[in-house]
Amino acid sequence: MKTILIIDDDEDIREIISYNLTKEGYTVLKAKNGVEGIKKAKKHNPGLILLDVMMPEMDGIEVCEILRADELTKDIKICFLTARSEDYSQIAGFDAGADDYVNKPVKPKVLSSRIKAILRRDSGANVIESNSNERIVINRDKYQLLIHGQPIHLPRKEFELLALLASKPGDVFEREVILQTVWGSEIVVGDRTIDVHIRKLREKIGNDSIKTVKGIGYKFTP
Amino acid sequence: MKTILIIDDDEDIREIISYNLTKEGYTVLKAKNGVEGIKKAKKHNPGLILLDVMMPEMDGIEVCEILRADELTKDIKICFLTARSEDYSQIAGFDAGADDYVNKPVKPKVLSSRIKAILRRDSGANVIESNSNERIVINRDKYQLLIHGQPIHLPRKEFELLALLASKPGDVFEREVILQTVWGSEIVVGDRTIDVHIRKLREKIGNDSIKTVKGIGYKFTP
DNA sequence: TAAAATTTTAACAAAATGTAAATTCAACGT
DNA sequence: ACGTTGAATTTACATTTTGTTAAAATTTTA
Repeated sequence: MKTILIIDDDEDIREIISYNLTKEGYTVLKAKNGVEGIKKAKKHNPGLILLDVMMPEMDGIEVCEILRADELTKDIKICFLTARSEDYSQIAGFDAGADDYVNKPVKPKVLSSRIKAILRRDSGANVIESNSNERIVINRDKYQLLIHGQPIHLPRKEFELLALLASKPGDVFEREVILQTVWGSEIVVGDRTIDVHIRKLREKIGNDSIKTVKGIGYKFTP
Repeated sequence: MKTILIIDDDEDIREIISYNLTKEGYTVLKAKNGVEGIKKAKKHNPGLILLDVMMPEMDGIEVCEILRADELTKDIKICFLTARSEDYSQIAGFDAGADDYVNKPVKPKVLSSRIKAILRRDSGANVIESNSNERIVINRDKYQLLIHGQPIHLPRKEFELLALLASKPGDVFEREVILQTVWGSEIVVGDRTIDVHIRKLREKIGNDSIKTVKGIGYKFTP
């Protein structure tokens, strides 16, 4: 489900967005109007559609309604590209069944994080739950960790770290991988940094959940 | 509810709009002044009224107020037709209970998409309410905030900001996303701007509702 | 047991946020 | 058109929270 369809009448916008999303590893399809967009949506079944609201002939709302009405396309996530907030298109968009909206002009970072959020929503990755008797819930949208229903505050890095480990319970994450994911590829921080964060996590969520695999890395087991 | 009533003293405008809307499949009624318009509104109960602001004898604002005061017509959507961007008439229009406004000269495409947006909007659809025992009601249409039923005045930005946060209670909104939604991404504002607005909001609606999630953003929790 | 790897501590650095006050800006009434 | 007013934004710090490091202590492994 890494395919994204852009429906926008403005070629520049299509290209800019496409360029950025491709760089992020998505497969990108483009359509320059509603009719073409609907056709491609049916044919390729993308995971997400970025849909311009203001288009000549058939506006985004209408496209959205048509997509929602069709069995083939009704479950595809739709994110509107709206002019700006004064406009009622946002509200109308939600009525029409949009999953989210992003204002134009679009900043790549914002778009990308919204897209991730939307795609996360149905993959279930948003809420990571360990086995039922333990009751650890990680909710990315709320940036919140619940242990036995008790909300626990985690600073950013700790949260990201835990989210990563918990994303595949039982799997070992090498230190390199952790650095890459939580800290980012360019940033150079010392090796100990991970350890310290691990320790803080253990303090907060109990010592047993995170195990160290000497020489390799860490793993999270509920 | 596909009937639209046009109230405008200018025959040409009535005809042009009428022509376009008929083509779109609406049933169109016409009236050349306020008195006639009100009469037809009561008789035919249209789904929407396009109302010229500037008319001799009885201006649109007045017509609007009368329609809003009458049980028979008070729920009819009203969209003002205003000459150029006289912000004054827009504001006055909203005060009088308008649902939207469109500037003249009217572009068919714009008008048509606005109309769709208005008709799609169900009254009350965008009242954001915190949980029932709490008492924060945000009404986007009326640009109004009620706390314990008391109306509280919020300036535009503060209102938009609160509305955004409250739109998904508990979810964290990243600063980037807030900027993009409330300010729009062309405009570059300083780093502290969000904080200051948050602070003002907290002053007005109480310190506890808006929580900051350091490194990420803010969230609203009732 | 020595070597290697990890954990812990505590001190410090860096980043993010909060605040008050000043400034800029734009709408509105006159 | 002009001044008033309130809103929006910036400024300049204060404050708080987070992140990092270096070094010592501890544990593991060979």
